[in-house]
Amino acid sequence: MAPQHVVTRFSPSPTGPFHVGSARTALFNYLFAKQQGGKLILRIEDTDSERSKKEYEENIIDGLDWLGIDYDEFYRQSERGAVYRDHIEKLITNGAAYESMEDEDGSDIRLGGPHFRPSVIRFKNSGGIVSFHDEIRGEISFDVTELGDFVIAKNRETPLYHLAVVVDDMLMGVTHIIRGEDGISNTPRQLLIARALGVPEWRYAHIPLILAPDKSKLSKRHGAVAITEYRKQGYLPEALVNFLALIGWSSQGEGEPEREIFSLPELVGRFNLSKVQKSGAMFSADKLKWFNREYMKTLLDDELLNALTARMPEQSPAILAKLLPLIRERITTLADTPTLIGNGGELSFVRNYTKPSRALLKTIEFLPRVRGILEQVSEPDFKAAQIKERLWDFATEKGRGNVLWPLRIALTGLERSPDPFVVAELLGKEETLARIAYAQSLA
RNA sequence: GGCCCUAUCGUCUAACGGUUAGGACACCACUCUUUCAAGGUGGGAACCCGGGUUCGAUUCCCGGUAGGGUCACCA
Repeated sequence: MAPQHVVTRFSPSPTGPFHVGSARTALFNYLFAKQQGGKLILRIEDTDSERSKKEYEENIIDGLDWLGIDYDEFYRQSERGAVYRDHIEKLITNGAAYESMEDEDGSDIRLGGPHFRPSVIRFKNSGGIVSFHDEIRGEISFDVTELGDFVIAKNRETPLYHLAVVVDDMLMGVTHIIRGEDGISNTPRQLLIARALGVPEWRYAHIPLILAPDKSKLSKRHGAVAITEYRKQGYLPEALVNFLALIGWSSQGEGEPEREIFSLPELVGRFNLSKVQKSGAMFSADKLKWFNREYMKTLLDDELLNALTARMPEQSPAILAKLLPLIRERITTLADTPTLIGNGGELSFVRNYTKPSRALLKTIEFLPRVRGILEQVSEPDFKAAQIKERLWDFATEKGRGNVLWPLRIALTGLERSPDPFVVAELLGKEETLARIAYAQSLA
C-alpha cells in the first residue's frame, strides 16, 4: 500500500468564542499533522445558520493565528450545499436513506393538526454492532440498533451535522479524526453513513476533555475559557500552547529528561498520540501562570518593554524601561503591570510620593545620619550596590531594622516596595535626599 | 436511567509484573532580605475497593464503586 499522507481537520462550529478546549483539540490536530508531514484543514461547521455567527468564526481564526497554529486548507460548510445535496440524493437513490413522513412514534406527520412538521431524511439503520479502533482507547463498540432510523438531513437540501461531517471528511481526504471525547458517541452514526457511502474508514483519536475544578466539562460558568480572554489577561501565546499541550499529554517517559517547557516546534517533534492520556484533566490556572512566568523570563528586555508599552500606551516608556527589571520579577502576566505602577502599587513610588505615616516610619532617629552618608556619595556612584556598601556598616551597627526600614518608608511611603538601595538609585540622589529630609520633618 | 469512556500525591503526570512509586504546579518550613518580589535549600503529600492470574501486582483479567461523556429535525 502506498504511504498515505496524513490529513487532519479541526472543525469548530462558530456558535461561541474560541474556547481553550477547542484550542487544545486544534493543537493536537496540528501537532500530529505537522509531525507526520501531513496537512491540517480548518473547517467551519456552520450548517446551523441560526446559531452560527460570523464574529465567532473570526474569533476562532484570530485565536488560531495568535496561538501560532496554522492550517493548510480552509472550508466553510455553509458554502458546500451542492455537495451535500448530491450525497443526500445518492443515499436516497441507493436505498441507504429515505424521506420520512413519519414521526418517531410512527404517526404520519403530514396530517396537520398541532404537531404538523415537514418531512425529513432518515438513514435506514439495519442495526447490529459497530466497532472501531481508537488510537488512544483501543477497541470501542456500540450496538447501533437503539439509534433507530436517525435523521441525517432536514430535507433534500439541508444536511445535518453527521451527514455533513462524513461527506466532508471523505471528500477532503481526511485520514485521522482527532476530536474531543464527547465525539465518541457520534462515531457509530458517522460510521454507518460512511459505510453507506463506501468510505474507507478513518483513524480515530478521541482526546480527553478539559475539566473544570468541579470535574465537569469546562465551560463559561467556570470563569475564563475564551482564548481572547487569556490574551486580554496578558498571557503569552507560547505559554498557553505549552500548557494546553501538557493537559492530557506528556513527553515524559523512559530515558526522557523530565522537562515541561517546549516550544511549538519542539512539541511537534515529540508529539505522540499513543501517549495521550485516557482520562479527563483539570484545567489548572496556577500551572498556566507558572508557564507564563517561565516564558516571560525568556523575553528579552526590549521584547518585554515593547509588549508593555503596547499594552499601556499612556505610560511613559522611559519609566517603564527604568522599572523593567523590577517589573519583570513581580509580574505573572503582562496585565499585572498597571496595578504594580498604579496608585498604591509596589512600584508607584517613582511617580507618586505617598506621604509616609508616622506609625509606618517607626523611628526617624537615624535618618539625619543616613542623609549625611548619602550626601557624601557622588552622583555617578549613586547606584544600589554602592549605596548599600556605604550604608551597610552603619545600619548593622544601629540595627538594620532601625535604619533601613525607616529609610525605605521615607523614600516610598509604602508598606511594600523594593529594597531601599534600589529605590534610592531609581529616585536619584537629589530626590532621595529631599524625601529623607521631608520624612525627618514629619516628627 | 440506557449506552460509552475513565480511575497514581490537592492538580498535571512518569512507571508498561519486582522501584525507598519519580518529576512539575500548588502548599509548608528554612535561607537570603528586618518590607515585598525573585532566588536557594528542604519537607509533607498518591497507586479507588474486592476478587482472581502470578513466585510476585499500582501495572494483566473480572466485578463493584466513583467520576465524566452522550442520548435533537444543535454541532
